[in-house]
Order: sequence, then C-alpha cells, then structure tokens
Amino acid sequence: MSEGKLRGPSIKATPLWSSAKRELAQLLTDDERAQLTVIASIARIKKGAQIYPEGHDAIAVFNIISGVVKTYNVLEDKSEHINTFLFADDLFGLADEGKYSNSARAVTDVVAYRMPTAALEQKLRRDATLEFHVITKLCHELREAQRHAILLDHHNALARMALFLQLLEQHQRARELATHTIEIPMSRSDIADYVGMSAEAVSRGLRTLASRGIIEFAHHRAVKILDPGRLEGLVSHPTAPPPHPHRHATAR
Amino acid sequence: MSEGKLRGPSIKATPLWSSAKRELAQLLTDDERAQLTVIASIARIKKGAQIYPEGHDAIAVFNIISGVVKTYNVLEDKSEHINTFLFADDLFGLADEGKYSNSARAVTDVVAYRMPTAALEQKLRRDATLEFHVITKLCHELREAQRHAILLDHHNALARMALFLQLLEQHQRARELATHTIEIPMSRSDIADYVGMSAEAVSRGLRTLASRGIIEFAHHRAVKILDPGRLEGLVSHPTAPPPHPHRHATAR
DNA sequence: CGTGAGTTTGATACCCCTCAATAAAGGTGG
DNA sequence: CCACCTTTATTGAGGGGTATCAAACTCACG
Repeated sequence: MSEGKLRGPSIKATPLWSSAKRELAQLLTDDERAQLTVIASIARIKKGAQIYPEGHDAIAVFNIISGVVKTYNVLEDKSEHINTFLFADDLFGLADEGKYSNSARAVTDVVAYRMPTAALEQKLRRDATLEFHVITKLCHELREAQRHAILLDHHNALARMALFLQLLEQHQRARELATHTIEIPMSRSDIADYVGMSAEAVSRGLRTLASRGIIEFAHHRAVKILDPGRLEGLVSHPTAPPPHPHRHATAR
Repeated sequence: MSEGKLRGPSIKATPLWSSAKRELAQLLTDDERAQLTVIASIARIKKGAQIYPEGHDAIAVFNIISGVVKTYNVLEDKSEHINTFLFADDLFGLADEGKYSNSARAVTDVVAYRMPTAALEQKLRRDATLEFHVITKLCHELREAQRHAILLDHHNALARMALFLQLLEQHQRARELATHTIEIPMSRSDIADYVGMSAEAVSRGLRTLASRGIIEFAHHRAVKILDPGRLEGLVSHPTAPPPHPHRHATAR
C-alpha cells in the first residue's frame, strides 16, 4: 500500500543485534531485493489451495507479499497439527534433506514470490551478507516456534487463547495495520489445530473472553481487545479472575 | 572418544539437500573448524550451573563438546518451560536484539566451545560457506522446535512419553552411542517441564510403559526399549492398546 | 549411616474432549 | 434479490485423564 510498487522479495524480522524496539526491520537491501527479483516469479494462490505437500521435493522457496499461509503436518491419527501461520514478509519452504518437512496451504488468497531452491542456494553461497540476513530471519522463526511451544505448554484454555490473540495482534501491528481491531483470517478449527484444543473449546474460550468484557466481537472473524491487562493476566493465573468486571475485589 | 583429539568446534545436522539417511553429518570443514578454534575458548560448566540467564547481553555463542544443556524460560507463574535439550555438536546462545531469549543451564557436567558473538559475526560476514552451514543447523533446530510443538500437541500422557523417548533415542543413536539402552540424563521434573506434564504424570507414564512390557528400567535414569512397535503405536492411538501383552485381541 | 533431594504412589477435583444438535454465515443459482 | 445448500460457528451434556495435594519411599552423597 504505502510501500508503493513491489521492489522485490521482502523479509522482515527483529534484528539479531540492535535495539529496534518491537518493530520489524527490513532485512534486505534494495540491491539484494533487486537481485532476488531476477530469480523470482510471482505466484498467486487461491484461498484453501495447497501450495506443497509434506515430503514433496523442495523445488522452491516462497516469500509472502500478501495473504496468510499455514504450514502443517498430518499426524498418524489423521488430525492436522499446524506449525505456524505465515504473513507478509515471511519466508517458507526451506528443505530437509531435499524434501519439504511440512505441508503448506493458503489460508486466504495469497500472492508470493517463488524462488527456485537451486537458484537461491547459488545466490546464498556467493553472498555472505544476504546469507546473514537469512540467518537473522531463521533465528526469528526459531523463536516463534519456541513461543508456539510455550503456548501449547499452558494447560488453560483461556491462557492459550490470550496468547494466540496477542500473537495475532503483534503480527498485525508489526505490519502496521494499526487498528486495535484484530482480524482473524483463519477458521476456528485452524486455530484449534494450532493451539492444541478442539474447535469447540476455541469457540467457548473466545466467547468467555467476550462475556467478561476482555474482548469484543466485530464479527466472527474480528475482535477488539478491550482490556489488554486482564488478557495478559490470564496467561499467568491458573484459575481465572472474577467474571464480573465491575466488582471491587475477590474474597481471598 | 573414537574421534581422537579435539579438532575444533563441531556442528552436526541433517543436510538441507542430500540423502544422508538418518545420519547427522559434520557440517564444518576441517579448515572452518580450525578457523573457529582461533576465536574459541573452552568452557567447563558444572552440572546444575547456569550458563546464562534470559535477557542477559548475548556476548557468546556455545558449541557443546560433551554433556547436556537445557534452555528454558521462566513463565509468569514462576514455572519453568524447557525449550530444548542440547547435546554434543549442538549450537546455542544466538541472540535476539542483542539479548539471550532464554536461559541456559547445564543438565550434566558440560564441556563446550565458547565463541564471542562479535568475533563470530565477523567470521560469518566474511565466509559465505561457513554461514551456509550455520543456516543448515538453524533449519535443523527449527524442525526440532516444531517436533517439540507436535509432542506438546498430543493430549495423551503415554504418547508424549513415547515421543520423548524416541527423541532421546535418536539423539543417542545419531551420536553413535549405539546401545539399545537409553540414558536419561535429566530429572523427572526436567522431563515434565519439557513435555508439559507434571513430574508425577511423567513417573506414572514411564512406569505404565514398563508394566506393559514396552520398556524396561536399567535404573531410574536409563531405560531399554523392548517393543519399538507398540511404543510407536501409542503416538497415534487415542486410547491405549490392551494392557496385557499376551492377549489375542480386544472386543471391538 | 544419616540427610535431603528426587521419585513413586494414592485420592480427589476440575477442565477439556467427545458426541450431538442448533444456529449463523457464506456462496450459488434461479 | 431471495431461496437453498454447504460450510462454519456456537451451545449443551457427560465421561475421562491429568493436575493437584499429600505422603511414603528410594537413592545419592557426605
């Protein structure tokens, strides 16, 4: 939007060594973006379409321009475990022994750069600076995966929903869509497969938050955070604070 | 041991593009190892000692020679969430905005290479090949973090224990300590903090596996896998197979 | 041999999963 | 634009598994 026309692949993350407060920085220089454009093509993927399946030969790496992607594994019992949701300026499709280690599917309509793995490797092996930027992004993704594990470690449904909403909010704010209304691009069952609960529990959780006045629904796929403090509090406290917002204090 | 004397920092992982079956490959060339040795010092950390705390300035990166390390976050409710256990040939201590994003502590006595962050960055920025090897290792760690999330996604205590034991076994086999007896270097409560259950549930889970004849205890910190097939089966099946090994079939 | 941390065992409560049904939303064609 | 259908979301009731609290026990270490 405000960025003007496409200037080539874009990767954003928190830098390894700097103090860019809570802001994602563009890791690639204009020159690097131009160089990557040479090997990149633009892919348009429709909502719900699979981009690649787990185990397929890893022939290309993707960089999202717009839209949301999920990567997931199909577990032995046929259920779907979502590894991560990816947004604009994210990178995905890195290989493991030449194969994709998970499946990828478009959650919304997606536009992305598509870079052949071989060509990208060539560039990387020649350009130490570019590689360093990729390392930075990978460290970022690693931390995100660890945060996901922390989310899954919480045994409280409301805590998980709180952490999930915070995650969405950060992604949205980092990409400066700065309203306080959080868009929820994925279905309840996608959320469920990510936070490790049933879709019903997700629905109940969100509705409970709304009934306590912590969040407010614009519609089914958008919420507004009314009380960030209490949302944060849900993460730590085992059993929930008083349901009634306008009470003065609890018994204990 | 069989490797002879130390030849400098060692990083092993499954390569991005190759077919090195189930075997970890040494990513660094002899030359790279020699170069890294120049900036590395050897650190000896006693069992139980903290290596660095979360939030501390990231001044050094570590590469384990021997021993086991855990990285963890202390959550808001003072409980400890373990991100990962690290073994020989692993790398840890990468920064996030100049700070460590989690704490590290020696689970056993540890010997490790210690490389100042600044010096390592210098090397990386000059050497594209070395950087590529680091990227490979990071991809490997990313997949491990995602496997951890998959473990945490399983709501069955026995499934989690099965996955955890498989993880330990793979680490042990990859470093060719090829007995079928798995050493468990960490405490029950460390396991609990990693698999997202209580220490009691961990104890019960292991004992249940033993009573079913799937594993066998050498002592409290070592088990032998008797029936890998049924261990694997626990991961998929929601409710467990028949407790009695020598029964012919269940009713349904 | 004593001490304390680490581990195991036991009983109860609670939270979420499961199954099932209803309600709302989104998309399609008449 | 509305009727229809499919998908998605919500609500309800019951059962199971694990956390929690508490206590007995084992082991490593001095």
